Amino acid sequence: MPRRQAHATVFLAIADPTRRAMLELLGSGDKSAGELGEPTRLTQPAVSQHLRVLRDAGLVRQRKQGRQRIYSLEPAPLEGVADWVSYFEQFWDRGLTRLGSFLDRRTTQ
Amino acid sequence: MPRRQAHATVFLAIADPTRRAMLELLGSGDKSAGELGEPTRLTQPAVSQHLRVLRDAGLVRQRKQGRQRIYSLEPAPLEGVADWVSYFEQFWDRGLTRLGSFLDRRTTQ
DNA sequence: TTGACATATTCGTAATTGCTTATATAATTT
DNA sequence: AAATTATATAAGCAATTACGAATATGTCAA
Repeated sequence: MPRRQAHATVFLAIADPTRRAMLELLGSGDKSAGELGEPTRLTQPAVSQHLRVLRDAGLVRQRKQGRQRIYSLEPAPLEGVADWVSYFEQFWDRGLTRLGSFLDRRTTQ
Repeated sequence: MPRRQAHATVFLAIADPTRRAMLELLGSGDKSAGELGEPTRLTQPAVSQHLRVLRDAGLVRQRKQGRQRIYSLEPAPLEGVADWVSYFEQFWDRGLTRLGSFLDRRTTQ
């Protein structure tokens, strides 16, 4: 089984393409809420709501700077996702998959 | 930016905890639709519908065996997720993050 | 062939999500 | 202080999703 359990909110947060794009943007440096919304054609509230989901998932941090809110990437929760996915890496190689199934069948019956 | 683009359907498929559990189960060997549904308290159609989502995302394969459908893990699409997440690994180290932010602030203003 | 079993599909519905409009809050400028 | 700017929250709605009940399909057994 997967080693670590990522919080469900993280998987839900990154399920949306707009939010993934926002995280990618933050990879090239901190951005204000306005800057994060600019590449989209969404209204300001829609952007703000997406940012809230990312905040609630712990994927971004917010700090005030004047009247703007500067967002920064908080990649830690993605480690949980990486761990979950990495469990399946053992199956990426076909040969190992077959061996794994064989061993499983021998041990689980 | 992330190196590869995983299909959106994959992110959506793994956003659901029931479906993640199903994939995890398949990690310990092929299972019938019935076996995959057993640990849940869902009705048979609900299970079947989740399996359809996983199929459509390319995360599982189905083969007929008598009157059962045997499901097997198809981990390839998860590579796209792993690639997407791995882009953010560079930020996992705190020190590098701060250096990155510092450099960003110097270059983007 | 009839009946039981395993699974899928269809349909209707409740819950959730993503969005927009309208409004609120808070900092800055005039 | 009033207007402006940046962002958040609230309310309402349409689209989507997750589900169960009912039904269909296909396979095996009697």
